[in-house]
Amino acid sequence: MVATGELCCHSDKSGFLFQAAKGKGKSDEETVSKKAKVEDEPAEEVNRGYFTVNIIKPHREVEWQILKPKKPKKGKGKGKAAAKPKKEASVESLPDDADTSFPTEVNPDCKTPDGRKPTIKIASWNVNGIRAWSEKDKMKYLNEVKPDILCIQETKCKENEIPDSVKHKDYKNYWSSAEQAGYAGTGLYTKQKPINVTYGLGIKKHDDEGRVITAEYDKFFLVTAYVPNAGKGLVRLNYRHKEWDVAFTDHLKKLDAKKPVIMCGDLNVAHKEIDLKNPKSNKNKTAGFTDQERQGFTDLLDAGFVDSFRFLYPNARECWSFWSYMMNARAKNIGWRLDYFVISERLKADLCDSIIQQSYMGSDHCPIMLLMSFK
Amino acid sequence: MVATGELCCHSDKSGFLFQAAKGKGKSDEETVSKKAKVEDEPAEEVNRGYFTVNIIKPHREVEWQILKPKKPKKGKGKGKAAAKPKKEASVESLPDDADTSFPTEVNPDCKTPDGRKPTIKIASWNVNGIRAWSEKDKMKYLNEVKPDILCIQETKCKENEIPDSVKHKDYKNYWSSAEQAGYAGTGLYTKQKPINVTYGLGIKKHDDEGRVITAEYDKFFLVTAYVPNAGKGLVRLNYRHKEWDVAFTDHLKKLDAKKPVIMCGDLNVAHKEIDLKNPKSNKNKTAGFTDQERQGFTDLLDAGFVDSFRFLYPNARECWSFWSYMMNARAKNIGWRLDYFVISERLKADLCDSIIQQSYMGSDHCPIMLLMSFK
DNA sequence: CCTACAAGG
DNA sequence: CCTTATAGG
Repeated sequence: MVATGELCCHSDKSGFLFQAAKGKGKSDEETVSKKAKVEDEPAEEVNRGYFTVNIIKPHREVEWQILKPKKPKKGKGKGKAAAKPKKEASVESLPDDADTSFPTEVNPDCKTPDGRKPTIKIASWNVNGIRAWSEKDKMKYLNEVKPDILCIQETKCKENEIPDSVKHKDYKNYWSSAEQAGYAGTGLYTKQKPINVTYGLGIKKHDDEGRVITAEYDKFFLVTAYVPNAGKGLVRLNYRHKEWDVAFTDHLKKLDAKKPVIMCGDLNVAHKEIDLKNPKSNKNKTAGFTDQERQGFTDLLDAGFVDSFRFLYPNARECWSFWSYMMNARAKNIGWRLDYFVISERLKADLCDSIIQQSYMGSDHCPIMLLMSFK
Repeated sequence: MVATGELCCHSDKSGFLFQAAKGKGKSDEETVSKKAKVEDEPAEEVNRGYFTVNIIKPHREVEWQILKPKKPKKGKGKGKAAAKPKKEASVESLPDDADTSFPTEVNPDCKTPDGRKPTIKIASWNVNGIRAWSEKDKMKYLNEVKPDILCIQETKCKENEIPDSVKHKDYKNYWSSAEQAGYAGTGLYTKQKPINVTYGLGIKKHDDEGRVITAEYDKFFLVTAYVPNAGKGLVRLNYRHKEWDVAFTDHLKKLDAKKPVIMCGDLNVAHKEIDLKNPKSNKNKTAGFTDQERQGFTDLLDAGFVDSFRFLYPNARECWSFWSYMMNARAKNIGWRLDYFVISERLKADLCDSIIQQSYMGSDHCPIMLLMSFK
């Protein structure tokens, strides 16, 4: 958890200077980046895409370092002055005594409601470029965690460019890549060969970006998806909401009619306020936290699916699976939950655990894992 | 000096694999890159742009490492078999007892023909991106060598993007940048403020790439140039030869009519066979060693100018100022002399030395320096 | 191989 | 900030 003052201080140290270097609003922000005036003045929340900063209105000059230990000035101070520098706290009014913890590694004692231990471990990771990731991770994840299946998003690599170094002797691979080089793309590592593997949604206009792989196993369909980002300025929000989300949910419903479904991946949405650090400033501004995207996810769940993590840990906080590379967001734990395991309602009985493996580096996302027990 | 076998071995170790990774002629070259068959079979010279390799025809399988100590097999062997693996030696028949050395650092005893010591040191360096260079060099060159003037080529940086970190308290700067971002561009560090500075050749079609700066000093015009590369496939050779070279020589002649000229920079030509490692395989194939470019340089000299280095060191060998970044060419000393100080005939009397400072790293070119004595 | 750019996130 | 692509060398 990060205090407002500290957040403010750090973000200016790194982020603003970076932005200034890019030539945007240079003069204003550079001034702010070195010193600022503060005294009982409200902080202003500013939305910078996946990262939000609180800018304190200039008043009294202080070095940023001094901001951190500023006492919270309880009481009302002068009007709303004291109230605003609170960080975006509230988060849909969680009870203060709720259990906000969640698992970041495998709990060896996890079980289904009727006491069965896991029989299968399925992982999902947006690797942000499989070539860069493989240089950083060096198969550490597969060797340490040994999931039965690992789903990969954002391979950013055409299938015929995939280097041998990403292959692993214990796993069979399936790839789906975008027509555009270096863009999107999904992949599958699986110990057991699936009964069948298909690519895309079966609708041409959604299927040239390598975003979906569907693998049929004995007991379930596994679907991994890299859902289209609504883009800077939300330029692709309409496509994402009105076309993709509809077609994708439809795809899952059709599968679910045949066999239970386990769907995972980077869904590019934080469902509720609890699912991102700064809900207020990002709401309807940043891709991934618009009403439309959130509703799209609600609609998906309403079609008979369960957000496995939130089902098990309704009050878990700071359960991010993504931190922007910008402005040191991961070090400051300013993140989003964008990666999910969504399962058919009837698989709740077989669910052992759903975890977020925040300790694994190598991407701007971390891996997540689902533990299931099949008889 | 590198034996043929060694050259062959190394280039395959690094270069081919790189090429293969890029997806060009993969199967053929990867085979060759691991093993090869050799026995009395002639090496074949292959032109790969700024780098030439000798490929030994497959015959007997050997590991590349074994190739190095292969005895030269003097005598004729079988026909031209023994003759070919000699490296491109001959080089316009230098006498074997000629002094092939040249200065790579300042000789404190250097003088004009009539015994005067230098009064000015002028340097020139193609830095291949001034931002990357400044991170690597960190002003070491200016602080150590302290030239009166340093001319820079390939800044690859618009003037308003030039960071403060490239500035030096002892020098005034002048910049000329291309309209195209990140392309070409020249610059000047000078202790003494010139009388006047102009940019380009005064002909619109040649002047939108920031290739020429002309600075007038008391005793001479200083011109620095980054001459257009004829390009892969020699796509720009016609422009370079018929238009640029003509206009540039004309520019120098006009200046020379007023005041002696010192011109320096990356002229993107190796004048004679002695000026590159592999003349045979590059002749009329690679940009920088076509008959046209070489003739252009000859024409320039014929207009009343002197290649200061070659004038002082007619037999100097391996006097490269450029080594391709590819295939470890610098470590193997496979290079070209592309950087020159060209001076007005009448400045020969004031010439102390012209050196190639091969020890300075930070670019694919090294700096060169001219030492002059003005009364 | 290396330095620039741009797009995408 | 970071990973891709591409141009230019």
